Amino acid sequence: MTPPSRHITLKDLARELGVSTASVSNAFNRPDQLSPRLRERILSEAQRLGYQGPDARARTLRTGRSRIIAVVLAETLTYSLNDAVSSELLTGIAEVLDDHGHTLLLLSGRQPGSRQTSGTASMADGFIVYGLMPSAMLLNELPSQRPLVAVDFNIDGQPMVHIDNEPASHDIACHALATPPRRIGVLTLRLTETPCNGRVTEEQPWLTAERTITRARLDGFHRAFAEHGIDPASVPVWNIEENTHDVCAPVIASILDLPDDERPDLLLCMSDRIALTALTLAEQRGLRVPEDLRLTGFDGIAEGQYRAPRLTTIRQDSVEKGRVAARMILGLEAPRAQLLRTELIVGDSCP
Amino acid sequence: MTPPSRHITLKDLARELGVSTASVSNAFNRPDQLSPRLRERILSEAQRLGYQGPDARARTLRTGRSRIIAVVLAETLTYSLNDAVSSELLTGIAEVLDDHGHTLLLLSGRQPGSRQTSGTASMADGFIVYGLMPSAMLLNELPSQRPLVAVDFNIDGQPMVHIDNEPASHDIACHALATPPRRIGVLTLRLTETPCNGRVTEEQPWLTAERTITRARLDGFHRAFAEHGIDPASVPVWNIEENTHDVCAPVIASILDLPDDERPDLLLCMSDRIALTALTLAEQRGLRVPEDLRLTGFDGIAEGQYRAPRLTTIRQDSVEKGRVAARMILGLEAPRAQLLRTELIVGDSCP
DNA sequence: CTGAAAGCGCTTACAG
DNA sequence: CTGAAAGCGCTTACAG
Repeated sequence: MTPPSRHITLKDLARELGVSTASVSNAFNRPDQLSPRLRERILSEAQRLGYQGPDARARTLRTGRSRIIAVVLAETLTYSLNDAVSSELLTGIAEVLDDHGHTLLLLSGRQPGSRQTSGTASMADGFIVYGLMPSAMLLNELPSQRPLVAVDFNIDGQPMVHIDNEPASHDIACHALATPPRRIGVLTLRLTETPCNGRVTEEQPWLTAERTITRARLDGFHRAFAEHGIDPASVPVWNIEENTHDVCAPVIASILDLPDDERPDLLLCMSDRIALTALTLAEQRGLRVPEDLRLTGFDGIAEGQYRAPRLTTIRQDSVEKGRVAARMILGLEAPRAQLLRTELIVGDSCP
Repeated sequence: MTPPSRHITLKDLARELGVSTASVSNAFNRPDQLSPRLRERILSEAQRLGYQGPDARARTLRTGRSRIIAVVLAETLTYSLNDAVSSELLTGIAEVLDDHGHTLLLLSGRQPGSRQTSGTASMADGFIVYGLMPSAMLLNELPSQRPLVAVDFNIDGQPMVHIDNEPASHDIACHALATPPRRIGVLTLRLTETPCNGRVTEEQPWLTAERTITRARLDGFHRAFAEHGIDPASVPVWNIEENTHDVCAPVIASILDLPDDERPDLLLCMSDRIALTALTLAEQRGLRVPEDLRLTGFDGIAEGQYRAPRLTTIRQDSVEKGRVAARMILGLEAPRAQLLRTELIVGDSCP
């Protein structure tokens, strides 16, 4: 008869068995440190008494390791969980963590980081930080001693994983320009210092290349324009603040609803989400893709490859990006700046 | 000159300032427990010495609360992060947790739960378990004393959040049957005990209604069939194991490629993902929707409402489901069985 | 192969 | 308002 104590601890179990706490701990953690017979006895008694194994909280304090890796997302969790690209990144991270007995804690850099949340952050053994940080705040609140890997942006001396944004963008722009367009439009993501959904004017200051990958992508487009005798300054740019259908749609509608002689017949989009939204809105307006409007995307998400017309885009392997970041944070790979390759996919939206 | 010690603790800081550790702790946690002046002095010295605040690991052990809630997903993380419905659920959970200073730990029930991962599970203050469990294993390894909420399935005495699957399915089937079809087909998700991608035969044992929501949905269809004078046993059922394009496609292709006089002209699908895949494959084959083939989905995901033809479906509010589960787990709402309402959306795929 | 003991870094009654 | 002290539940040298 065991009195069903509120909560049985390793110490209780040791007392019950008449062995030391060290032996109980070893029975669970280091089988080689005690005789099989004793181990068996401990384990079966544990089961009988409903002891589930050493408490993770105490273990974590004692060993200094929680086996938790935190992913700090620049966007809201809502966005990050629903966006194909960041889902893939998380997938890759989760895969590696899982294989190595670690788990994933999700943090968002968007909430101003109530003390509580950033307090919890210090549970993690390491941090993977993804995307443009709205402020350095949360970053400064992270425990400074623990490993950190940045993904898709740069933190001074820290290791990072990123892709060749400029050359990739140059490639896809060159592909598109091989068939001379009458009028080009560029659709960017988070380019301007202050939020802007719509046409970008000369006066608006831009975010630095350190803070947003958009700059590098735009540079790639501009280099391609110049090589094809097009003045980059002559190509209109529309900016979109969030890579979701609902935010993209009004901006794109405003472009597609321009008079025929002002509407671009080639739209270079900085994400597949933007390009797909353009595709849907074009279809609704009876504009044929690619005959009346050619479209290019970026990312190579599944949704763009499953529907007709298939998107012409740059495929990046976000899952692999996640894997690499996770391996670095676990120390399975040397922490350094690692550049992943991308690939041009020629689909039907811009043959 | 502070010797940049490896790691400064609350105790170090107290010693440095000549105050007790209690005061330092209070300075961070209970401002009302000490004079503003002392608090100011402690906080500024902390900043100067680079003390980031009380260590979450120690705090967690001491207080017994980690401010971490674990979500245990029946599917792989890869699937869960990329599926629209479970992403939405996570979104709702994250929203509430965030608002209350908690963070989200992601666990998958699919990996057989290496001791390590299930050990980490015990860091969490509570558990939200989502979807059909492949085995009771992980569930048994969760700390039995802590709160748990089940979503979309039933664990004996535990609180749960779910939807009215049977009536909702009945509704949409009735809507579809209002226009008499020549031949009906039903596409289920995880219906059979043993994995099956394709036509379900009489002999295959089915999962119980306790374990899969598919049973309740099928019951709703069958009730509608009976009410319309159709023998449920005469309607063929195809099963799909995973709600992804790649797994759906071959099964659906096999249906669409049946001879004209065997191919259903109405497909009742248990998810929008299935219905959308059917839509794409139908288009590729030159089948017109809804003229040649009518389709209904389930879930009401965004992707199905943004493209043409819009999906006829049952909308469930997965975000809200997540919110409710999170509120229950945080004790903001009484833990009980809570049923959320759904809504029939009549789109173009089955007008 | 086994056990006694220290200590991980905090928080919280409690006494002053 | 402040401080001395106990203890959360473990793991890990270390001695036997």
